[in-house]
Amino acid sequence: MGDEKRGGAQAEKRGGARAEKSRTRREQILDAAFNTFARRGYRDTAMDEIAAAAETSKGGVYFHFATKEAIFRELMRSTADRLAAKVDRAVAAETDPIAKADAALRTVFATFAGHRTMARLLFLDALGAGRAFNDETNALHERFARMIAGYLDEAVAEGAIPPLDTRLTGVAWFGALNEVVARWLMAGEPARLEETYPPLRALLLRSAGVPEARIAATGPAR
Amino acid sequence: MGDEKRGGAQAEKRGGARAEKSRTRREQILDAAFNTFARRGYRDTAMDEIAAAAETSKGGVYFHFATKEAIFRELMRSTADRLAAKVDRAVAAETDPIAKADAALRTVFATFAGHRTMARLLFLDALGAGRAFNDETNALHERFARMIAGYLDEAVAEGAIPPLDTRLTGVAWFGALNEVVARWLMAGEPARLEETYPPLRALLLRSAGVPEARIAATGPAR
Amino acid sequence: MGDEKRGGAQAEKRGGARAEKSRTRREQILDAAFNTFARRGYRDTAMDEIAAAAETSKGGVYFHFATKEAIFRELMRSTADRLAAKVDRAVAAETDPIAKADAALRTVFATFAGHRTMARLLFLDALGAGRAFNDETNALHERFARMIAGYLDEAVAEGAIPPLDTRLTGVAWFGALNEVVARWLMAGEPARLEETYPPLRALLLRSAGVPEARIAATGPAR
Amino acid sequence: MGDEKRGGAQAEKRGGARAEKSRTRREQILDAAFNTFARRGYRDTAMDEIAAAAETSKGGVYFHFATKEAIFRELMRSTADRLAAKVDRAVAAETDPIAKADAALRTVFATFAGHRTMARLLFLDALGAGRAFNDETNALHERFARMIAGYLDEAVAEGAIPPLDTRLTGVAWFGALNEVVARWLMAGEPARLEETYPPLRALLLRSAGVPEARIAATGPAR
DNA sequence: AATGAATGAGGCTTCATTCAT
DNA sequence: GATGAATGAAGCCTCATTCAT
Repeated sequence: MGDEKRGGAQAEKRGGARAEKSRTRREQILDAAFNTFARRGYRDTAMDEIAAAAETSKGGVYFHFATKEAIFRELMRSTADRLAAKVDRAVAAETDPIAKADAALRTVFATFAGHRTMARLLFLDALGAGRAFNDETNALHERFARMIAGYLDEAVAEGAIPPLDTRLTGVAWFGALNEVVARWLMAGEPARLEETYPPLRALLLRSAGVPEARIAATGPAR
Repeated sequence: MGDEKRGGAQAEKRGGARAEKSRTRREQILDAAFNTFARRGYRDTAMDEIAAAAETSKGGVYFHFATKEAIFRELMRSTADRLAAKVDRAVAAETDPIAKADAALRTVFATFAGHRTMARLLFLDALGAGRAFNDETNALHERFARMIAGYLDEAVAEGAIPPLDTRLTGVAWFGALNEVVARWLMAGEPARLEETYPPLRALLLRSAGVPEARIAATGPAR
Repeated sequence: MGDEKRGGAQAEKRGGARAEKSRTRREQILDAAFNTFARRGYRDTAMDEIAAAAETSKGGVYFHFATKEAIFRELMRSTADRLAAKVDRAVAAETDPIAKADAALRTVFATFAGHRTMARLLFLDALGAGRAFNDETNALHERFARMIAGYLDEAVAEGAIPPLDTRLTGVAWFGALNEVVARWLMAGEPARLEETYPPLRALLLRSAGVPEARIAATGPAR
Repeated sequence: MGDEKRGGAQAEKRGGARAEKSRTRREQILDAAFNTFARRGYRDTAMDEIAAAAETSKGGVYFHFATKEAIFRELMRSTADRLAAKVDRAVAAETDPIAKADAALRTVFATFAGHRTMARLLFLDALGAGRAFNDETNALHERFARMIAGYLDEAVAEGAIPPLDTRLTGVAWFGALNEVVARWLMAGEPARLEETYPPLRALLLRSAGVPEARIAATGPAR
């Protein structure tokens, strides 16, 4: 929203080759920023570093993005979008509401496990970036919490689990997952994040009143 | 040596118009820093602001603390200590292991509910302070996660709950609680944090396999 | 890499109203620093002053030099290099070893006489810059002392002077010259430094055992 | 000159014990400053360090000396006085003018050899202290150069050496000696400063036209 | 599109000096 | 006489942003 600059419009008017190159450069910068933010944190990342990592000049970066903040916002948004899309796809493959919730959780978890940097960016830097990003961080957490709550609502509607405060549960689940991932990021424990999912899953499902039978049953899938 | 200053006896002379004034300068600074960090974040807080808030000069602040970082660390440490002590006291009043875990959780929750700023400092700023503070943040989260795990271990030992990965559960519980508090801090929802505790408590206890009967039973306390 | 900037071709456009203006910014800064250091001393020179003298901003200076120290080192090095080159040229014009030593001495002397600031920078500021620069100062003095010792060695080898501790003599000569120049810098005595060279030259040559006849003989040159 | 503060006057009015103690404290400070200046340089020495080294408080130091500069000046003066007195005594023991000059030189040399710190203070810091101390440094060098010139004048008057520019020779000798000492201070070469005196002495005497016979003759004395 | 030099506000820290006790 | 807390002016350096080329 008002984040993009001339980049798009201007780049398109000239032939495809140019537009192509421009889009590539833009993505180069985004990639570079992504990695640098994740490695050094938002505040400790200088525009120079981003430019260097993107193999451009500072001026080049400013041609594509109006401010450092804009880069970060764009990154937050696109990363979240990609993750959400991934979750949607995984969920779509399931029909059972509990399986859906499980799929959503597992996808987020697996994605983070495979992309430390992404997790870092979304959950550590977002806060580290300062109050200015509260809105973004907020929206991000809200989005995932609501997504979970949605599946829980379905489960309740279908009678798969007893009625409960799904809003709160969504928040709590996300928080639990978040902390486990954060622990892994910061303390490096456990070594392989994936192996933590089964017990965590059991814990969360149980908290929502899913019968023990169902908990054990739902396969390891995917 | 030289860490604490004189008591503060003579400072009390003006009765106590404002508790602020009666404190040692060192504490004034700590207070000012606490509030400013919580309000504007670590990086966005300038030493000038702290000095101004403490009604001193920048040099005055530096007389008491070597660096900005030192102030922050001191604050993290003392705040965590105070909270841990509070939890210990609350837990000591209980004998039943589940009640203990409950007491610990409730105390943390209630404390945060009463001190937004403290929560903000401990759980938001710690990240905003940059990678340099990962160790501190880490230790802090570790500390609380372990504390919870300890009570769960007792509960398992006494047969109050079935065996489970208490380490993981400690982390997850803390994360859940943390997120609920964070949501409240950032989105202002729910309006009164306290009312979220009962359902959250139920959720967490249930996740550890505490029988529904016990969940409903354990006192309403505080 | 990135040590030298573009030539300075396009900068020459305005004919040459003032040589100052035709130089690269980097050189402008170096010039400004040279003068400011020489006038106020290393410690008493603020980066702001250098920037102002170079008609740039502080940030501009930092674009070209990483630290204040870096500027000083660069200045020491280049100044010493230029002087050494000058001495080499003067010496190359002579064949007789005594004449060589004489040429070296006279060149240094004359250069200082013509550039108070250079002398000030190399021999007064180097100390004023603090222990951190001892190495540089050291290297500088060492360099000149050794240069002199070298010519003396040749003279001894050719039998022009009797064997003697050339190393020590080099140091002593340099010290003598240094002090005479320093006296002139600090006390303004004598008014015209050049007129001190003949007697000083006699003194030094005599100290090395050069026969009186030779002392009087060696040309007036320059 | 306007350097002393209340110290003297006030301290005297009360009994001897007190005055005694005060004088002691004052000297403690001077000693501490002497060592600290010599070790870290004038600019890099903080009043705190002096106070700490003197086992007093900063306020205590300021009771005895109005400014940091005052301490330094006092130190320069008293150190130079002590050295001059020592030289005077050594010279008084000789009658021959050449022997006198030799005694003066040797005394300075030996004193520095035995007190690196003193040499450092007088010859490195004096410059390092910045332009503000040019006068003091100047006076110091002038003093010694003149002292030497005085003995040379006597020697010329007695016909021990041929007429020459004694003023210049005094400066040159002092410079030579100074540089040799400086080399020793900064580069640590030679390991034992004393052993450099004999050849240096020969060099200097020779430069003034002292016959080789006399040079070899004048004993190692003292 | 891109470059990279330049800007300038602002940040953290140091330190000589003052002053109430 | 002494203490040590407090002051405030600098000082060095960083960095997001701008702009001429």
